[in-house]
Amino acid sequence: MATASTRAARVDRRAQILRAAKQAFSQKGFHSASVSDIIERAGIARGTFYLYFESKRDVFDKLLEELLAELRACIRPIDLAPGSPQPVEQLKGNIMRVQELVLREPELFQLLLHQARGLDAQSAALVHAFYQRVLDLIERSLEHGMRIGLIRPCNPAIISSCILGTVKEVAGWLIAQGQPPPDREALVDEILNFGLRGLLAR
Amino acid sequence: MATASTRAARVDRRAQILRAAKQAFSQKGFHSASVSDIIERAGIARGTFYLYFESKRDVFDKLLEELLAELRACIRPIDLAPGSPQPVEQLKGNIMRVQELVLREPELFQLLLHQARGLDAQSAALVHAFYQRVLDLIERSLEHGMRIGLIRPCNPAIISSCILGTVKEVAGWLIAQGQPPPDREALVDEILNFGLRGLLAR
Amino acid sequence: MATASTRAARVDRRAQILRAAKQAFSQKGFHSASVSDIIERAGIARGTFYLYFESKRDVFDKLLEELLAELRACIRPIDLAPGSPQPVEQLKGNIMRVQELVLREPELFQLLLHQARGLDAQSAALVHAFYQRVLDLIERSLEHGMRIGLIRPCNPAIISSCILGTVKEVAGWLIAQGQPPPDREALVDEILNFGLRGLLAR
Amino acid sequence: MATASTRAARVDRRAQILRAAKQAFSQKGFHSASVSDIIERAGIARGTFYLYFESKRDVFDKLLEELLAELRACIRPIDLAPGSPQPVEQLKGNIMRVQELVLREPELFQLLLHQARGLDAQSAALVHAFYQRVLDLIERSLEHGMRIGLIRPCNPAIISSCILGTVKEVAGWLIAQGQPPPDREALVDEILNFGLRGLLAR
DNA sequence: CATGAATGAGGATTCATTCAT
DNA sequence: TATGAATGAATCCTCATTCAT
Repeated sequence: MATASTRAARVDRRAQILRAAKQAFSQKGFHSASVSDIIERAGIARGTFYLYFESKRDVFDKLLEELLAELRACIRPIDLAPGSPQPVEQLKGNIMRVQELVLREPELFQLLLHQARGLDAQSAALVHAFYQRVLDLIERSLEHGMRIGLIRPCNPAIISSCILGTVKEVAGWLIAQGQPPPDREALVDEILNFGLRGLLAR
Repeated sequence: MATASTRAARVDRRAQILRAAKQAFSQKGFHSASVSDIIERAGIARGTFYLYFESKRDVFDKLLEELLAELRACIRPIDLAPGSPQPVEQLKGNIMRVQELVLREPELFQLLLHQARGLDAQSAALVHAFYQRVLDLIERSLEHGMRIGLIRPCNPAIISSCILGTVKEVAGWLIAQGQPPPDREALVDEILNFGLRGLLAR
Repeated sequence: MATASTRAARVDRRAQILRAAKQAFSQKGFHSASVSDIIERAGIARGTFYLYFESKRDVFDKLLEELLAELRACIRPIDLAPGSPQPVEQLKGNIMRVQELVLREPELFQLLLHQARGLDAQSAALVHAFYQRVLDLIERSLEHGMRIGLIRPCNPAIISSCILGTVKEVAGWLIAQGQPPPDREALVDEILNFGLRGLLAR
Repeated sequence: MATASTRAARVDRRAQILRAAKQAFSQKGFHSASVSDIIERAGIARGTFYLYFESKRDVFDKLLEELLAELRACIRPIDLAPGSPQPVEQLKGNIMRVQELVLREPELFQLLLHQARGLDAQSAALVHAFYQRVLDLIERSLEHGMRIGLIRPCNPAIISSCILGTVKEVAGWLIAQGQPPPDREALVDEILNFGLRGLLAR
């Protein structure tokens, strides 16, 4: 069936271009990476690029949206229904999943952390909206935690910022390391302990 | 004294251009802001710009370096000598000073947080080096704190990342608010409490 | 007969593409109309287009040549042999036939009047040659008319231009109307009267 | 005065570019003439072109508008007030002035006659509006002439088209000659006689 | 010092045409 | 024959930087 194989080929090409663009953007940044950089990496002709994407910006957006979608899938609201895992375990799961994604897609995270906000109003808004959703999620979890006495009284708006900042910075650190940490679980525990127990000795 | 007044004029012009560039860059981003944007804002001729700065990039670097220098001045190592203020007070002082700077120079922080890392290898390195110094400082403080039993045992490399992330994200949040918070001290206490005591209720 | 039906199919395809191109060119102009426009209208694949025509330019030329051929057929030299219709009637016949063609193929005339001359040297030459033939025909008729005393003495080169201009402009006007005139005969009479008797009251 | 000489230089540059564009467009047509063609002819850098015109299209429009403005100035309504020159003389004046312009600016007329209508909706509209104004002027003159018994009864809408077509075609013919006619007055008389008295011998 | 006209390298995008299937 | 994915030359336009005045 010509259609099936053709469709498969189309998907492959697209993926190939996305891969090349991911590399180019994360190495040179959106502006310095030219369409030539992308097509050379992908080994395709100039026109082919525009067969699959509307513009250089379009590829970038697609990469970003792809990552944000995967990120969303990593982050699950804490479920306090009886029979669910311990809240701390669920928290740990969220962070573990995000870090797995970070390690699987370091280039995309590079883009998210260092490029997307600086591009223009549109992508800034896209990213902002995403973080806002995450902040909301954290805030609501904190409020719920406070209500049931699990979390000490605090200002959820500020604290959710602290938590997001922590996760983002550790993500950046992980990428900078260039290699996965020897013990991911210990890493996540360290972060969790920081957030839950703080640093003071008792 | 012709020289003196001339020199003073030179300094003024320079400052005027830096001001204009600060606005232009923070509103449009480094790439979208053109030299035209800057000179129009500054009310000077195109050629004059290049009498004071080598390139568009140069102004950006100068702005960044200026901010980094001011930031450095805000952050003082914890002094545990007898007679010094309480370590927690010194910590608080650091954060307070950083936040004052954030509120005084929101545009520059915008650049630092959202533009500088994405520009190119050079500025990425500059910013990275700065953050690395801050991380080192925190790490050494943590190690010292652990040695004297003030801080519980932890992995200083990871935790310093967490702390830096927290401060950065709250800085971004402050800028996004668009206005200074009603009670800065409470804000800083909230952050400190998060870092020191964590979130769990006892 | 496979060959016959195949040949018939070929002819149909060709005509179908010509039709689509005619629409596309007259709506958007030669340059703005893309091969995509044509094949979409024709409902064929990109490659198929090039099975029937050598290039985008080729279709245009074929359309133009088709029109010029039909136009040529409309214009018949005035026959002064005894037994022929009145010269004025023959003149009228020429103009009537041209106008019928204009009304039948307004799109092609659009191309002839507004596109063909502006394309490049080649089509300019093609069109120029056609008009030159028409001018020659008119000139010879005028000269003959003068010889037999039907036409007053005049400069045939200039007057033939005037006549051609009249016919062209009225053709353009007809197309712009968007609909056939209520009384074609009156229209042609008006033109003929203009050319034969002029505008002055006696 | 720097300003004065600067302004003069600006005007010169602009004129220089307009000249180069006029040549390029009339030789190759709007589409085939590239900005490179224009700047090479003008002996300027690419960027300089865009210092004086917004786009390639912009220069074309400016050329066209310039010509239309000059054309408008050539065409003056017939003034029937007592003491004015004879109507026929005024008519003759109009045609003479138009032809002088044609001979002075053959390239611009080339653009008007063969390029402008085929470019796009915008310039088509510009040109159409101009011709419409001319047609209106002729129509009103005809109606007036009929009222005062100078012109025989006719359909002004059609006849004004005939007249416009005559003038346009003769203009095109003049340009094609490549050189001014030996006796311009005789040429104009020929045209006028055609329009006023027609071709029939008495 | 100041000016701003001129420069030209660089980059994104289009689209007629080809060719393997 | 028919298809449509791939090609890459061609083109317009931007903008950081220079330099003669």
